[in-house]
Amino acid sequence: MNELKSQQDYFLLSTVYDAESNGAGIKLFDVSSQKIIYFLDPYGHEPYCYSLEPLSELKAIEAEFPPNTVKRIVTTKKKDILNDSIVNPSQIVTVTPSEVPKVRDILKTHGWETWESRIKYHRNWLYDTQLVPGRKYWWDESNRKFISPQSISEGLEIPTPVIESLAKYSGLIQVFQDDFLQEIPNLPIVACDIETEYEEGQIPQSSDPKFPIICICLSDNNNNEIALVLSRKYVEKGKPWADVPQNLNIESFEDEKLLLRRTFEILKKYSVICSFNGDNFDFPYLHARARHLKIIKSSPILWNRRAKECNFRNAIHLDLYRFFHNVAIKTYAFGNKYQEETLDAIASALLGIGKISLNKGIAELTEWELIRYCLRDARITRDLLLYDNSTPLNLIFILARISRMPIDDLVRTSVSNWVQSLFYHEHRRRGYFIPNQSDIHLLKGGGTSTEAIIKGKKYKGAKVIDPTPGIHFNVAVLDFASLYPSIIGTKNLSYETLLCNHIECKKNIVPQTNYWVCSKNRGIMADIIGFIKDIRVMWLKPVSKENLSRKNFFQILERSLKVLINASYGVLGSDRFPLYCLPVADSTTAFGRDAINKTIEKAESLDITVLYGDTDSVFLLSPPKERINEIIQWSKKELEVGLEMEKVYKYVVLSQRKKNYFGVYEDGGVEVKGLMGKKRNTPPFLQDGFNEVLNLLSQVNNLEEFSKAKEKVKGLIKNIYAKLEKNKYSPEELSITMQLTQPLGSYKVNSQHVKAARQLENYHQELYMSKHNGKKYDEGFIKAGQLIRFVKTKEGDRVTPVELMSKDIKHDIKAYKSMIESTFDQLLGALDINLEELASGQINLMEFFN
DNA sequence: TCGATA
DNA sequence: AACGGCTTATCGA
Repeated sequence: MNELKSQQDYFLLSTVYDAESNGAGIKLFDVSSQKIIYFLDPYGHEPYCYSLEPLSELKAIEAEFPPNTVKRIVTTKKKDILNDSIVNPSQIVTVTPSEVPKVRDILKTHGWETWESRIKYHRNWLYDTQLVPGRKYWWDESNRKFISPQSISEGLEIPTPVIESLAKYSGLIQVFQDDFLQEIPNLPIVACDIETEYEEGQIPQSSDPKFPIICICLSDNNNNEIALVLSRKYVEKGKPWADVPQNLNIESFEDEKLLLRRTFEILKKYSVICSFNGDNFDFPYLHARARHLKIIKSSPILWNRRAKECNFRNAIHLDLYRFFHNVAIKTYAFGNKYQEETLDAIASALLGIGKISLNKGIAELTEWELIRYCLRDARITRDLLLYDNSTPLNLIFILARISRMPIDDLVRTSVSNWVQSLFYHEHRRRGYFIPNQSDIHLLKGGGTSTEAIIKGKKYKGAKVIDPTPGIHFNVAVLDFASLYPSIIGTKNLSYETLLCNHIECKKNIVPQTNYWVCSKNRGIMADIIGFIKDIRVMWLKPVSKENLSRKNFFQILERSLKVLINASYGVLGSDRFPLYCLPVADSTTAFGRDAINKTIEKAESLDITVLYGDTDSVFLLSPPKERINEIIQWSKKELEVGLEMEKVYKYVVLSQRKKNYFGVYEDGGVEVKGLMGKKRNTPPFLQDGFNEVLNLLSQVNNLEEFSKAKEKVKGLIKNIYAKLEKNKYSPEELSITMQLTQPLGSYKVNSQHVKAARQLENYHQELYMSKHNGKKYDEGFIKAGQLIRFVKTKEGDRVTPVELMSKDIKHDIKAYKSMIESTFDQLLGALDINLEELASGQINLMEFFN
């Protein structure tokens, strides 16, 4: 430990399970040397789990533990919030972390449970030391501990009134101030991408690394770029592309071994190594290839085959594929800006630059073409991490701090892990015993108090108000700010407060259910979620708009809290979540339905017409301003949930269907919900037509203008019909896109996209067989998750994949006509364009418009 | 035509 | 590897 100096800045990045020492390994970023220091646990922390059997019983079976397993068994004291009591569990301290599962198994043979035995040791270490990944520390050699010299960075202070009003959350504000309000360090970062030799139909695999690595590109955050290329005599050099970057260094190698060694040498200079799919391909392959070439000793890659992870001893690996694949990140941090999780799709959506598109295989590229292709991948991977003032990198740091997850774990795990970690940490901080999922289930029951509307769901969800169909002018939409998190916070919902064991609490009934909520103790989930919601609304949201000098930091913090808060209810409602308690999820939606119901009543009592509403919103027909304010004030007082005026529509067109409408704002902006023309499976020619019609409608200000617009709309639709009949649309424009959710072989049904997928598979197989002496390609070309694009056609299967369309295959005009009808019927059905005659089949849409 | 399923 | 509610298309009885 003597390498740590006092009064020097270190950032704790990660803790890992150190297999060699069978203990915790710690990765610290040393600011002065700009390197990661790796060392073993300096705290002498001991692994353990708990048992609720009396000490004497456990001592009696001690002989069953193999030698060097259990160090000691001691009685401890913990607060058991589930039963609102104090417990004295026996703490079984083991020699190393890997003994904990063994102890668990031995106790199980006696029918005894264990607690806190499934927490990964390197995370347990963080909860007990209360050290925070992503945070800055100093080393105090005399006490052999990390200390925090100055906790809040300049300009990030929370105003006193905010601190005071958040004091009710059991010390969470103090934790927040101490641990989260600091600079994010500047780190040496490099992105890496590799290309291998390739044969058609064969995917390079780390299990059989038979193809040489022919190019490796590295791009760092200091704008250094290196391309390492294997010279191959049979490959043309080609010509450099037009704008080869000045800073690009190209190194050529005759020998692949030297190329790999040089790569390893470069990688060792960096603290953060990022990749796109590096856990699954680039680094396993690089490592396997090093083994194949017998230079494994120079590889810095630690490959965990079972966990499908690649790590580095003196760096952290961020696989951006895994981060951007995360549903919570995709939806709440990036607002679904990208739809597919490929490097090309994500980079195109966020950076506006995708991969280089190739019209030939990797094997056919000239050396320069190969460099260009590989470099682009490395560069956009780096740029994704640094996108928008390093938003992804900063999100990773802040989320790691809040959820107390090691940075590389955070990137690889889903939001339910993050919330779990956050909750576990808070239990430890407060000295609470962490219950097993079965404890909660046994005490609170698995039954629900409500019945779900949709078959197969566990409990009832949100309320959607039946829309009043038609055109409505001047419509205000009010919505509850963070409805479910607010409810969890203000109604004190938590696994221990629902159905608590106090008789006097049984009167605090959850609306329309048989549940009651504790009024004696604050719930731990209610505290954490309520606190995050409050600090975000009270402080971060306003300050991230006002404070210009610290805007960036505040925005990132605000966004991180948004990710956690928005995902929290969903996680609580999932039976895979270790602290899952069905009554909590059930009560959350029950209070939600109650809130929207009472709001409708209130609005109607003020003579305001409620046109529509969904989960947390109400659409009000031209409400006077002062009445809106009255409703907002009432909600704050009576419901304890913030209600806000979200938007005002110049007009909104509601159909008779729920979740299907479009509205036009004062500035002409259009919002479309649920309508078919917007869905991704709708053929592009219809999407385009749909958008053009919307554009016409967005210019309408009153009823008279509608009739003018209608004429134009008619013309537009007529034109679409004509083009369809005259065969003016390309197969791409006519294509219907659907995802193959299962492997092709496991489909029992023979629906359109399955038929198309089978045709494509057969086509590729035949092509392959003709090139490989009639041998089949066993793995199959069409994989689960792939998007299938097909055209509705007249012959045979009645569908043809876009790729197999040719001049002599005709599209099915009738089928497309009915698609046009249903798409525009949805859009215009609510307008006074009467399409009933169409539905009855008397005339078609084209005749109608004539 | 209707329920089940994606 | 977060929830439930809702709409649409298609299959098979």
